[in-house]
Amino acid sequence: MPSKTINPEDWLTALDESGFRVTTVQETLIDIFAHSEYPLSAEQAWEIARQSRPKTGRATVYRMVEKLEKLGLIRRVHGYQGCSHFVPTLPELMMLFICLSCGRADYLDSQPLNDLIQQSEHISGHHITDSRLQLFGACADCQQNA
Amino acid sequence: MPSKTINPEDWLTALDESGFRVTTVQETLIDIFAHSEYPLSAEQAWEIARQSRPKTGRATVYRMVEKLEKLGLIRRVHGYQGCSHFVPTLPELMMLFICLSCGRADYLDSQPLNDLIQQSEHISGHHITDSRLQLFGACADCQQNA
DNA sequence: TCTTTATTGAGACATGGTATCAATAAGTAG
DNA sequence: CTACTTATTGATACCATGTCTCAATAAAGA
Repeated sequence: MPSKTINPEDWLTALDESGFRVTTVQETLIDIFAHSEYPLSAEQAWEIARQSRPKTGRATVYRMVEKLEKLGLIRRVHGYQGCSHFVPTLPELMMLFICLSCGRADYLDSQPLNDLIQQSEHISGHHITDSRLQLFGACADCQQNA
Repeated sequence: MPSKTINPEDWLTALDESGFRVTTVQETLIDIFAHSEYPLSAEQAWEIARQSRPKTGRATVYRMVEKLEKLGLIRRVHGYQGCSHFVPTLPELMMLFICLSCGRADYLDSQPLNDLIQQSEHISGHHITDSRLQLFGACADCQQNA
Protein backbone atom coordinates (compact mmCIF):
# COMPACT_ATOMS: atom_id res chain seq x y z
CA MET A 1 0.00 0.00 0.00
CA PRO A 2 2.80 2.49 0.47
CA SER A 3 3.83 1.71 -3.12
CA LYS A 4 0.98 3.81 -4.43
CA THR A 5 2.79 7.01 -3.57
CA ILE A 6 6.42 5.89 -3.61
CA ASN A 7 8.61 5.98 -6.65
CA PRO A 8 11.96 4.15 -6.60
CA GLU A 9 13.24 6.51 -9.27
CA ASP A 10 12.92 9.40 -6.86
CA TRP A 11 15.02 7.57 -4.31
CA LEU A 12 17.83 7.06 -6.83
CA THR A 13 17.61 10.71 -7.74
CA ALA A 14 17.81 11.64 -4.07
CA LEU A 15 20.94 9.53 -3.63
CA ASP A 16 22.48 10.99 -6.76
CA GLU A 17 21.73 14.55 -5.71
CA SER A 18 23.31 13.88 -2.32
CA GLY A 19 26.55 13.13 -4.11
CA PHE A 20 26.48 9.36 -3.88
CA ARG A 21 27.29 7.09 -6.76
CA VAL A 22 24.41 5.18 -8.25
CA THR A 23 25.13 1.46 -8.13
CA THR A 24 23.31 -1.77 -8.80
CA VAL A 25 23.09 -2.80 -5.14
CA GLN A 26 21.37 0.45 -4.44
CA GLU A 27 18.80 -0.17 -7.13
CA THR A 28 18.19 -3.64 -5.80
CA LEU A 29 17.74 -2.52 -2.22
CA ILE A 30 15.66 0.50 -3.05
CA ASP A 31 13.33 -1.71 -5.01
CA ILE A 32 13.03 -4.08 -2.09
CA PHE A 33 12.18 -1.41 0.46
CA ALA A 34 9.97 0.66 -1.80
CA HIS A 35 7.78 -2.28 -2.73
CA SER A 36 7.44 -4.09 0.56
CA GLU A 37 4.07 -3.93 2.28
CA TYR A 38 5.64 -4.98 5.55
CA PRO A 39 8.33 -3.43 7.68
CA LEU A 40 11.69 -5.03 6.76
CA SER A 41 14.84 -5.46 8.78
CA ALA A 42 18.28 -5.11 7.23
CA GLU A 43 18.73 -8.84 7.66
CA GLN A 44 15.49 -9.58 5.80
CA ALA A 45 16.40 -7.15 3.04
CA TRP A 46 19.75 -8.89 2.71
CA GLU A 47 18.06 -12.24 2.30
CA ILE A 48 15.74 -10.91 -0.39
CA ALA A 49 18.56 -9.09 -2.16
CA ARG A 50 20.64 -12.23 -2.48
CA GLN A 51 17.86 -13.96 -4.37
CA SER A 52 18.41 -11.71 -7.34
CA ARG A 53 21.99 -10.70 -6.57
CA PRO A 54 23.70 -13.53 -4.69
CA LYS A 55 27.00 -11.79 -3.98
CA THR A 56 25.42 -8.91 -2.07
CA GLY A 57 27.34 -8.31 1.15
CA ARG A 58 25.77 -7.99 4.56
CA ALA A 59 27.63 -4.86 5.52
CA THR A 60 26.56 -3.22 2.27
CA VAL A 61 22.93 -3.71 3.18
CA TYR A 62 23.42 -2.21 6.63
CA ARG A 63 25.26 0.72 5.06
CA MET A 64 22.44 1.29 2.60
CA VAL A 65 19.81 1.12 5.29
CA GLU A 66 21.70 3.73 7.27
CA LYS A 67 22.02 5.91 4.21
CA LEU A 68 18.35 5.63 3.31
CA GLU A 69 17.34 6.40 6.86
CA LYS A 70 19.59 9.46 7.01
CA LEU A 71 18.13 10.72 3.76
CA GLY A 72 14.68 10.25 5.27
CA LEU A 73 13.58 7.76 2.62
CA ILE A 74 12.89 4.97 5.06
CA ARG A 75 11.84 5.15 8.68
CA ARG A 76 12.50 2.89 11.63
CA VAL A 77 9.51 1.12 13.13
CA HIS A 78 9.65 0.97 16.90
CA GLY A 79 7.42 -1.81 17.96
CA TYR A 80 6.55 -5.33 18.74
CA GLN A 81 8.78 -6.92 16.14
CA GLY A 82 11.74 -5.13 17.71
CA CYS A 83 13.21 -1.84 16.64
CA SER A 84 15.14 -2.89 13.58
CA HIS A 85 12.48 -2.82 10.89
CA PHE A 86 11.96 -0.09 8.34
CA VAL A 87 9.14 1.25 6.21
CA PRO A 88 9.26 3.74 3.35
CA THR A 89 8.63 7.31 4.45
CA LEU A 90 5.71 8.95 2.73
CA PRO A 91 6.07 12.49 1.44
CA GLU A 92 3.35 13.79 3.74
CA LEU A 93 3.34 13.61 7.52
CA MET A 94 1.67 10.41 8.57
CA MET A 95 1.17 8.32 11.67
CA LEU A 96 2.05 4.70 11.42
CA PHE A 97 -0.30 1.86 12.27
CA ILE A 98 1.04 -1.70 12.53
CA CYS A 99 -1.32 -4.65 12.58
CA LEU A 100 -0.22 -7.09 15.25
CA SER A 101 -1.95 -9.92 13.48
CA CYS A 102 -0.80 -9.64 9.86
CA GLY A 103 2.12 -7.25 10.38
CA ARG A 104 1.13 -4.89 7.66
CA ALA A 105 1.74 -1.15 7.94
CA ASP A 106 -0.88 1.49 7.30
CA TYR A 107 -0.56 5.24 7.28
CA LEU A 108 -3.05 7.62 8.87
CA ASP A 109 -3.52 11.34 8.58
CA SER A 110 -1.41 13.05 11.18
CA GLN A 111 -2.57 16.62 11.06
CA PRO A 112 -4.45 16.30 14.37
CA LEU A 113 -1.28 14.88 15.91
CA ASN A 114 0.70 17.90 14.84
CA ASP A 115 -1.85 20.15 16.45
CA LEU A 116 -1.60 18.12 19.62
CA ILE A 117 2.19 18.38 19.63
CA GLN A 118 2.10 22.13 19.21
CA GLN A 119 -0.27 22.31 22.13
CA SER A 120 2.01 20.20 24.33
CA GLU A 121 4.93 22.36 23.37
CA HIS A 122 3.05 25.38 24.59
CA ILE A 123 2.02 23.86 27.88
CA SER A 124 5.32 22.21 28.82
CA GLY A 125 7.76 24.85 27.67
CA HIS A 126 9.84 22.23 25.88
CA HIS A 127 10.90 22.79 22.33
CA ILE A 128 9.81 19.72 20.39
CA THR A 129 11.78 18.90 17.28
CA ASP A 130 10.70 15.36 16.51
CA SER A 131 8.05 12.86 17.43
CA ARG A 132 7.16 9.24 16.99
CA LEU A 133 3.64 8.01 17.21
CA GLN A 134 2.90 4.45 16.40
CA LEU A 135 -0.35 2.62 16.81
CA PHE A 136 -0.79 -1.10 17.22
CA GLY A 137 -3.81 -3.34 16.97
CA ALA A 138 -5.87 -5.32 14.50
CA CYS A 139 -6.48 -3.92 11.04
CA ALA A 140 -9.97 -3.83 9.54
CA ASP A 141 -9.31 -6.98 7.48
CA CYS A 142 -7.95 -9.02 10.36
CA GLN A 143 -10.92 -8.09 12.54
CA GLN A 144 -13.30 -9.56 9.98
CA ASN A 145 -11.35 -12.79 9.59
CA ALA A 146 -11.22 -13.36 13.32
CA MET B 1 11.12 13.76 38.57
CA PRO B 2 9.22 10.54 38.07
CA SER B 3 10.19 9.70 41.66
CA LYS B 4 7.53 12.05 42.97
CA THR B 5 4.78 9.62 42.15
CA ILE B 6 6.61 6.30 42.17
CA ASN B 7 6.94 4.13 45.22
CA PRO B 8 9.41 1.21 45.15
CA GLU B 9 7.34 -0.51 47.83
CA ASP B 10 4.45 -0.77 45.39
CA TRP B 11 6.69 -2.46 42.86
CA LEU B 12 7.71 -5.10 45.38
CA THR B 13 4.07 -5.61 46.26
CA ALA B 14 3.23 -5.99 42.59
CA LEU B 15 5.91 -8.66 42.17
CA ASP B 16 4.76 -10.43 45.28
CA GLU B 17 1.14 -10.41 44.19
CA SER B 18 2.11 -11.81 40.81
CA GLY B 19 3.46 -14.85 42.60
CA PHE B 20 7.15 -14.04 42.38
CA ARG B 21 9.51 -14.39 45.30
CA VAL B 22 10.81 -11.19 46.78
CA THR B 23 14.60 -11.17 46.69
CA THR B 24 17.42 -8.75 47.38
CA VAL B 25 18.41 -8.34 43.74
CA GLN B 26 14.90 -7.28 43.01
CA GLU B 27 14.98 -4.65 45.71
CA THR B 28 18.29 -3.37 44.42
CA LEU B 29 17.13 -3.14 40.83
CA ILE B 30 13.75 -1.69 41.64
CA ASP B 31 15.43 1.04 43.62
CA ILE B 32 17.71 1.81 40.72
CA PHE B 33 14.95 2.10 38.15
CA ALA B 34 12.47 3.85 40.39
CA HIS B 35 14.91 6.59 41.34
CA SER B 36 16.65 7.29 38.05
CA GLU B 37 15.80 10.53 36.33
CA TYR B 38 17.15 9.21 33.07
CA PRO B 39 16.19 6.26 30.94
CA LEU B 40 18.43 3.32 31.88
CA SER B 41 19.51 0.32 29.86
CA ALA B 42 19.83 -3.14 31.41
CA GLU B 43 23.58 -2.83 31.02
CA GLN B 44 23.64 0.47 32.88
CA ALA B 45 21.43 -0.89 35.62
CA TRP B 46 23.80 -3.84 35.97
CA GLU B 47 26.74 -1.52 36.39
CA ILE B 48 24.96 0.48 39.07
CA ALA B 49 23.72 -2.63 40.83
CA ARG B 50 27.23 -4.06 41.18
CA GLN B 51 28.35 -1.00 43.08
CA SER B 52 26.22 -2.00 46.04
CA ARG B 53 25.94 -5.70 45.23
CA PRO B 54 29.06 -6.82 43.37
CA LYS B 55 28.01 -10.40 42.67
CA THR B 56 24.89 -9.41 40.75
CA GLY B 57 24.70 -11.40 37.53
CA ARG B 58 24.12 -9.92 34.13
CA ALA B 59 21.40 -12.36 33.12
CA THR B 60 19.56 -11.63 36.35
CA VAL B 61 19.34 -7.97 35.46
CA TYR B 62 18.01 -8.76 32.00
CA ARG B 63 15.47 -11.12 33.54
CA MET B 64 14.33 -8.48 36.02
CA VAL B 65 14.00 -5.86 33.32
CA GLU B 66 11.83 -8.23 31.33
CA LYS B 67 9.73 -8.98 34.37
CA LEU B 68 9.27 -5.33 35.27
CA GLU B 69 8.35 -4.50 31.71
CA LYS B 70 5.80 -7.31 31.54
CA LEU B 71 4.24 -6.13 34.79
CA GLY B 72 4.04 -2.66 33.27
CA LEU B 73 6.23 -1.10 35.94
CA ILE B 74 8.85 0.14 33.52
CA ARG B 75 8.50 1.09 29.90
CA ARG B 76 10.85 0.90 26.97
CA VAL B 77 11.99 4.19 25.49
CA HIS B 78 12.19 4.10 21.72
CA GLY B 79 14.45 6.83 20.67
CA TYR B 80 17.73 8.42 19.87
CA GLN B 81 19.74 6.57 22.44
CA GLY B 82 18.60 3.31 20.88
CA CYS B 83 15.68 1.21 21.96
CA SER B 84 17.09 -0.46 25.02
CA HIS B 85 16.46 2.10 27.72
CA PHE B 86 13.66 2.06 30.27
CA VAL B 87 11.77 4.55 32.40
CA PRO B 88 9.34 3.93 35.24
CA THR B 89 5.72 3.84 34.12
CA LEU B 90 3.51 6.36 35.84
CA PRO B 91 0.11 5.27 37.15
CA GLU B 92 -1.72 7.65 34.85
CA LEU B 93 -1.53 7.67 31.08
CA MET B 94 1.26 9.99 30.04
CA MET B 95 3.21 10.88 26.95
CA LEU B 96 6.93 10.78 27.19
CA PHE B 97 9.24 13.65 26.34
CA ILE B 98 12.99 13.05 26.06
CA CYS B 99 15.40 15.97 26.02
CA LEU B 100 18.01 15.40 23.35
CA SER B 101 20.44 17.67 25.10
CA CYS B 102 20.39 16.48 28.73
CA GLY B 103 18.66 13.13 28.21
CA ARG B 104 16.14 13.62 30.93
CA ALA B 105 12.61 12.26 30.66
CA ASP B 106 9.49 14.29 31.30
CA TYR B 107 5.87 13.22 31.32
CA LEU B 108 3.05 15.16 29.73
CA ASP B 109 -0.70 14.87 30.03
CA SER B 110 -1.94 12.44 27.42
CA GLN B 111 -5.69 12.85 27.54
CA PRO B 112 -5.75 14.73 24.24
CA LEU B 113 -3.70 11.91 22.72
CA ASN B 114 -6.25 9.35 23.78
CA ASP B 115 -8.97 11.39 22.14
CA LEU B 116 -6.92 11.54 18.98
CA ILE B 117 -6.41 7.80 18.98
CA GLN B 118 -10.10 7.12 19.39
CA GLN B 119 -10.74 9.40 16.47
CA SER B 120 -8.20 7.60 14.28
CA GLU B 121 -9.73 4.29 15.23
CA HIS B 122 -13.07 5.51 13.99
CA ILE B 123 -11.77 6.85 10.71
CA SER B 124 -9.49 3.96 9.78
CA GLY B 125 -11.58 1.02 10.93
CA HIS B 126 -8.58 -0.48 12.70
CA HIS B 127 -8.94 -1.65 16.27
CA ILE B 128 -6.15 0.05 18.20
CA THR B 129 -4.94 -1.72 21.32
CA ASP B 130 -1.71 0.08 22.08
CA SER B 131 0.20 3.19 21.16
CA ARG B 132 3.56 4.80 21.62
CA LEU B 133 4.05 8.50 21.41
CA GLN B 134 7.38 9.97 22.21
CA LEU B 135 8.48 13.52 21.79
CA PHE B 136 12.04 14.71 21.37
CA GLY B 137 13.59 18.14 21.61
CA ALA B 138 15.12 20.57 24.08
CA CYS B 139 13.62 20.87 27.55
CA ALA B 140 12.83 24.26 29.04
CA ASP B 141 16.07 24.28 31.09
CA CYS B 142 18.34 23.36 28.21
CA GLN B 143 16.80 26.04 26.02
CA GLN B 144 17.77 28.70 28.55
CA ASN B 145 21.32 27.46 28.93
CA ALA B 146 21.87 27.42 25.19
C1' DT C 1 14.47 -26.30 61.20
C1' DC C 2 13.77 -28.85 56.97
C1' DT C 3 12.05 -29.22 52.31
C1' DT C 4 10.71 -27.62 48.01
C1' DT C 5 11.36 -25.03 44.23
C1' DA C 6 11.89 -20.30 42.22
C1' DT C 7 15.66 -17.50 41.52
C1' DT C 8 20.41 -16.58 40.90
C1' DG C 9 25.34 -16.26 38.88
C1' DA C 10 28.68 -17.74 35.70
C1' DG C 11 29.74 -18.47 31.44
C1' DA C 12 28.74 -20.36 26.80
C1' DC C 13 26.11 -19.08 23.04
C1' DA C 14 23.21 -16.45 19.44
C1' DT C 15 22.04 -12.38 17.13
C1' DG C 16 22.37 -7.79 15.30
C1' DG C 17 25.34 -4.51 13.87
C1' DT C 18 30.21 -2.23 12.96
C1' DA C 19 35.23 -1.77 11.37
C1' DT C 20 38.86 -3.05 8.23
C1' DC C 21 40.83 -3.58 3.96
C1' DA C 22 41.81 -5.36 -0.51
C1' DA C 23 39.10 -5.77 -4.80
C1' DT C 24 35.65 -3.76 -7.79
C1' DA C 25 33.21 -0.57 -10.56
C1' DA C 26 31.20 4.42 -11.19
C1' DG C 27 32.25 8.74 -12.86
C1' DT C 28 35.41 11.82 -15.24
C1' DA C 29 39.16 13.58 -18.04
C1' DG C 30 41.76 12.82 -21.91
C1' DC D 1 36.90 4.31 -25.92
C1' DT D 2 40.58 4.10 -22.46
C1' DA D 3 42.86 5.17 -18.39
C1' DC D 4 42.54 7.11 -13.86
C1' DT D 5 40.68 8.32 -9.47
C1' DT D 6 38.17 7.22 -5.76
C1' DA D 7 33.58 5.84 -3.71
C1' DT D 8 31.53 1.65 -2.98
C1' DT D 9 31.57 -3.14 -2.28
C1' DG D 10 32.18 -8.01 -0.19
C1' DA D 11 34.44 -10.92 2.97
C1' DT D 12 35.68 -11.49 7.33
C1' DA D 13 36.97 -10.33 11.92
C1' DC D 14 35.13 -8.11 15.52
C1' DC D 15 32.06 -6.01 19.18
C1' DA D 16 27.74 -5.25 21.86
C1' DT D 17 23.52 -6.72 23.32
C1' DG D 18 20.76 -10.07 24.79
C1' DT D 19 19.51 -15.29 25.65
C1' DC D 20 20.17 -20.18 27.35
C1' DT D 21 21.87 -23.69 30.46
C1' DC D 22 22.70 -25.59 34.68
C1' DA D 23 24.58 -26.21 39.16
C1' DA D 24 24.39 -23.46 43.43
C1' DT D 25 21.65 -20.49 46.37
C1' DA D 26 18.06 -18.72 49.11
C1' DA D 27 12.80 -17.69 49.71
C1' DA D 28 8.54 -19.49 51.62
C1' DG D 29 5.76 -22.82 53.73
C1' DA D 30 5.31 -27.11 56.54
